[in-house]
Amino acid sequence: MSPDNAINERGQQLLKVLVEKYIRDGQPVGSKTLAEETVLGLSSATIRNVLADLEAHGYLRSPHTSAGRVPTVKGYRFFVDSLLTLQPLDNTAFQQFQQQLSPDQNVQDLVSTASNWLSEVTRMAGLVMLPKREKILLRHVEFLPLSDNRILAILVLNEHEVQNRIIYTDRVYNLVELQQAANFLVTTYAGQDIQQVRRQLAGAMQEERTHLGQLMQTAVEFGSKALASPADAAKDYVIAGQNHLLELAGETGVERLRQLFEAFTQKQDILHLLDQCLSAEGLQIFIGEESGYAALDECSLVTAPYSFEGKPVGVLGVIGPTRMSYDKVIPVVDITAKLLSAALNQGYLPPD
Amino acid sequence: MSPDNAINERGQQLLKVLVEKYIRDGQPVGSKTLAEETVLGLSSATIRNVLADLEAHGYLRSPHTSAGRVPTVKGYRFFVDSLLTLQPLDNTAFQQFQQQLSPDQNVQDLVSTASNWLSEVTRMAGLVMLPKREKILLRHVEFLPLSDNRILAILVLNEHEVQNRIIYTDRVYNLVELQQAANFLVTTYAGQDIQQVRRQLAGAMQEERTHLGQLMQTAVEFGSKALASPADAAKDYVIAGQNHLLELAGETGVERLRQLFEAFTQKQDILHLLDQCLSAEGLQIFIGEESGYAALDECSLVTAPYSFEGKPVGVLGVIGPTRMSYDKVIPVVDITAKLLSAALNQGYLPPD
DNA sequence: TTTAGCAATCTCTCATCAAGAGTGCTAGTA
DNA sequence: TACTAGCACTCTTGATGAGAGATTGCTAAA
Repeated sequence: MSPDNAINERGQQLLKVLVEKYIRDGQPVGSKTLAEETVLGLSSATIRNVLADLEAHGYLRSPHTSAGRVPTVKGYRFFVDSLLTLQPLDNTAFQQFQQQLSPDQNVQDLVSTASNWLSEVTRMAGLVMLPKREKILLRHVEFLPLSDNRILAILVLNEHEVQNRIIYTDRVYNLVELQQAANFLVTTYAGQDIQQVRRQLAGAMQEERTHLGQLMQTAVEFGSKALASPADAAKDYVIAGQNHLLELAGETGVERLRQLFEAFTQKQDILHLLDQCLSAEGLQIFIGEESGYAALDECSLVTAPYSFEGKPVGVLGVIGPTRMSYDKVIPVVDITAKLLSAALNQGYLPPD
Repeated sequence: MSPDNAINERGQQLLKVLVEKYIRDGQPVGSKTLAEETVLGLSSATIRNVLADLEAHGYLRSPHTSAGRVPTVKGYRFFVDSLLTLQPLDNTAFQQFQQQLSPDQNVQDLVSTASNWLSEVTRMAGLVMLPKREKILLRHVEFLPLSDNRILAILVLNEHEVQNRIIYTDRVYNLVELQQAANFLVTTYAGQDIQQVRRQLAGAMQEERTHLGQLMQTAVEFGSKALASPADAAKDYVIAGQNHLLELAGETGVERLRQLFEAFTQKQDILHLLDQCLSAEGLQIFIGEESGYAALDECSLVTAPYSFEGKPVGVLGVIGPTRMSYDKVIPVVDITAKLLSAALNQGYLPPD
């Protein structure tokens, strides 16, 4: 009826209606229903022929002889790529979200706000990768003495990210010494990328052991300890609304769900997947097995990268059943990525 | 056979064996099985009589006529209170945990380490309340200028908890002004409880608006803003290992599980419950409906308070099916609370 | 007080059956 | 040639019932 892999106009229309209906109801769709609901005015018999064709081409499958048809991954894929009509999203709802995203929040808070928002709006699980910026600028350093040769190092990075860690020293230092050391570090290195700073400090450690004064030596030593592999490229993500996925349990079985939740706590597979989305530009969708991870076999993942200073630094998205409302989810993910980017860049995006 | 609510020695023994077996297998236990497994050398008929008695007193119930018996909440309660023989816990396992609990971690990390540990060892969900200390000592203050009348305020509290927030000002201040203000605050208020500091600052705001110099005025204003209801008594908890609860799905139905997970994200009910455990001393157990929250009807909660400087400041525990191995869980919760207390107090506890 | 025995009760599993839904195929029709 | 009507066929679903198995409560005996 049609060349190898192609399906004609009518087939596409029917596929579209079928997938939409299946997404709504979750029940296999038969030719009769389709004949009634579609505008084409075709008889069920004709539709049966078309459906048989679609099945032969791998877009549909029947759970069993008399159960109507269900989209395959290939079917969903074609639907999403070529047939989808996106729903405009609710304006008031996401203005509210925009307000939550104050650029004064630290990155952690921004990320979890976004994650929560995604999960609430889509009623599925939202996840947001922590941004990994190429450059992390050192802004301020502060050392405070603790008990027992321990020092609390406080780093201010980029705009207003605060990190702290404890470093150990060979002897006890007093407040003044520490302040001087910190001052030295700030005046010398503030505004530079911490990778650079690290390298310079390492170099200084070698050279100036003999050359220079006590002060600089201490400063260099502490600085190097304080910056020793801090969580600059925090490879992690935040997930919200796993609850919603429990509704999957009915359709797909509890065991699969456990595997999925397991994957969430293991994190690595998911992270790997998100990483891929970072390099690929724009919104991306993994349907069912397309992801390549068994735990996600029954799920779809809609992702979009968000950016800082024009460069993509992280990925966010939504995980839900394969049978999700792509037409609604896609715009949400898209907008969320844009809003998060905007918040990160301290600016704001006009409502359109 | 026995006075109102009491059950005789033999009844207790049988109840114990029955509950233990039910906890192991999850299947209703019948008189025949009990006759075989018990050492008493009684016939199944005798045991039937005893069981009928226990059922009449409300310790057991039959799911249906021919299904053996299952403990009621009252049965579990009696079992836990009077019949339980605690299992000594694996030494090597928890030494490993002890190592993870470095006193140099900040409170957040300690709490989530503990939560993870609880969930891993018990294979159920672990939860740990964030500590709410009576006194939070101000240790250090630092102000950094940001763009646009905004200032990054960094607070160091207690030993080495670092908090930061952004405050807004009426004009732009330079670095020196800010340093002076911070210095003033540190020298005046460091070491005091932040509640006190707050009060004093509030007082100073009223009085000295006219009296004193620009410096102090700025300092007082900023200090008061920086300390304005920061998350000192962070009413929150950390949960880990919700995965494990998915195994509950089979026995109790997915819908209940959803309610439970919902309760976890709402947090308030759970927090309220944990709060109760804080006032009551020592380890505490809620079995099934005893908690009073519908979402926990099919669960048991084992909690223990942990303390700082001798006073209970938080609660940790484990949530799992009513049918959990109390004999193993209780010691774990108990020890974990002690170890967490020890870590908070910077000391360490000898293995015994 | 304990036990053996027995009828009664209830679940669980399996098989069977009828109803319903949907399909594929064939033969007719525009 | 494209579409449709009709029909036999297949498969699920739900109801029904029979039989096995498990356990109980009761009674009567030890």
